[in-house]
Amino acid sequence: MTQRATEVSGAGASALRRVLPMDQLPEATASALQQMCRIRSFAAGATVVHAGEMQNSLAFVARGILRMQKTLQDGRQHIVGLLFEGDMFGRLFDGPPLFDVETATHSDLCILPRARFEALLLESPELDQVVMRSLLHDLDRARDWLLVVANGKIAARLAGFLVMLCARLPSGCASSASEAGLTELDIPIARVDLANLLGTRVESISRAFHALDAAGLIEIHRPDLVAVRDIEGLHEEAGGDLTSFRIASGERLPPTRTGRV
Amino acid sequence: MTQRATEVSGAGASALRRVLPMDQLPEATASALQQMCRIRSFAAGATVVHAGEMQNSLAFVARGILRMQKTLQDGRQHIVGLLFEGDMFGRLFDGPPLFDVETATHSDLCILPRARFEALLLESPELDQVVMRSLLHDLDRARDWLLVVANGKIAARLAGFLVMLCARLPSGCASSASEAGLTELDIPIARVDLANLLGTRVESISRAFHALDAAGLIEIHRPDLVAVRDIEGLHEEAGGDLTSFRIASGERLPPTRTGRV
DNA sequence: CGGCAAATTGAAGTATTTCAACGTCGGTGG
DNA sequence: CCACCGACGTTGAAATACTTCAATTTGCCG
Repeated sequence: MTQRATEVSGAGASALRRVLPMDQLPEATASALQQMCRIRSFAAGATVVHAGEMQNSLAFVARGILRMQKTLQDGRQHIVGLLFEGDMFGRLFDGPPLFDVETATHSDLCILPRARFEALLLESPELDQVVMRSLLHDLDRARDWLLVVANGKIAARLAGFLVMLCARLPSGCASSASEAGLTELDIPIARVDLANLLGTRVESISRAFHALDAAGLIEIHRPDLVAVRDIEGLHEEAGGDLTSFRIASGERLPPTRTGRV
Repeated sequence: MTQRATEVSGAGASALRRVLPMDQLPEATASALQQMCRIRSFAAGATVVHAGEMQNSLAFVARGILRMQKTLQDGRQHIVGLLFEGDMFGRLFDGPPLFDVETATHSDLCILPRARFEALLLESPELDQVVMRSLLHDLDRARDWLLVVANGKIAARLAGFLVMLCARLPSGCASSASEAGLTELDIPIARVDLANLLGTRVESISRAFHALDAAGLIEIHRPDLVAVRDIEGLHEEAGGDLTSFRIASGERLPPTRTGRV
């Protein structure tokens, strides 16, 4: 199940462009990136990174969805986050990774040699800034997850997950749902993974899905395909203060007044 | 309850040194930081930052413990993390903050004007690197929190909290506990806050404390002062794979073999 | 068509929430 | 000095939600 990857020839440039704002980078940086970038394609269920195993590379997700997960002492696995198109992973400036990374779907990754990327970071303030913003954004999302996962009731956690999924998916269901009223949403991971992600069991996940359906918030078409009937309702169910949601629904957070520290 | 702060004269340099590895920075950067740094002291329970209110400053915690929290629609509050000595907060390169920051204990903060700090980041790659490492570290800790909070049983979450508290406290209880067997641990926040942090209620927190006591893992001396009897046991109870713990207990994560991506 | 994995459903057991009451501590004011 | 009060923590008991185990259904693939 490990390292089953296909090397893809060429096409590194276009993949990189989907992943990084290449137009914000100077020519030299962009071409250096393209030269060091290597694309690899992984089947669903492949282990891309083993926790504790030193990596010489960093990677960007060009396509697909991956799981970051920790295996606990008792064998239970817990997912600490999902990686979507455009996300970076691998440990910058640091030791071995702290969790496994596995593909949830068929995925293409831009692989970059760590040392060369780090060197390029020092040379190119623009790239450095892009990476730093990405880190800040990751932190925000991790904190959103905290809100979602800390929810007492499972249905609320699931609602939060669905909202964040809407917010991140290329299709961007948030906007269309508010007007049209029905957006289809692919659930990219199986119930087991969802259970690991939300800190519960498959059975509870199943019941939560059907509870949200009964509440009229979603419609279950297939186990892995639901339609969102009421994204606002889902957001409320989830506690109602997810940053990702506000960003996804195009809200411009207006500075109310100038605060002091 | 807001903005009740005392301006402290002088002493910015020594406070900064507790917060940043000043010796790793070039002279020019260090002195620029010292010049733009302003120390302010806050009483416990003060609101330092309001969510959504644009800030012109960033801050480092020089002393004390602060809460980052979101207020949900239904009025419930949820704590998304604690800030300890050395932590940075405030939104770099970005809009208004996404959560409130309140002092849990009497706290001293190093306040830095955001624009000048960001400018300095561009000039000083060393400072940039320090900040980036700090962000990476924050991300790791946020993911640790995810593991802790996603735990099904409350006692396990509390155990995780205590382990992470040990790992972060200046006293560093982890090492002494393993040999001596009894380290006192100040609980820096009230039960209500602990409940908000762990996504549960005060009553459950209380019962969880006494359950851990009954299990012989801790001793409750006062509501806000416990002794850790068995830090390893706590770590196991929490699921047993907290990065913070491994770092705190001085474990050097050895690269097993060189992995490929 | 059978076999397998994933998802669902049911029912009993366990943990947490909720509501209510009580205890402790520290401060206030008579 | 002491009674009172409020904030905080603890405890108990009933209601609720989740977990666990077992059984069944569904969909997919050989």
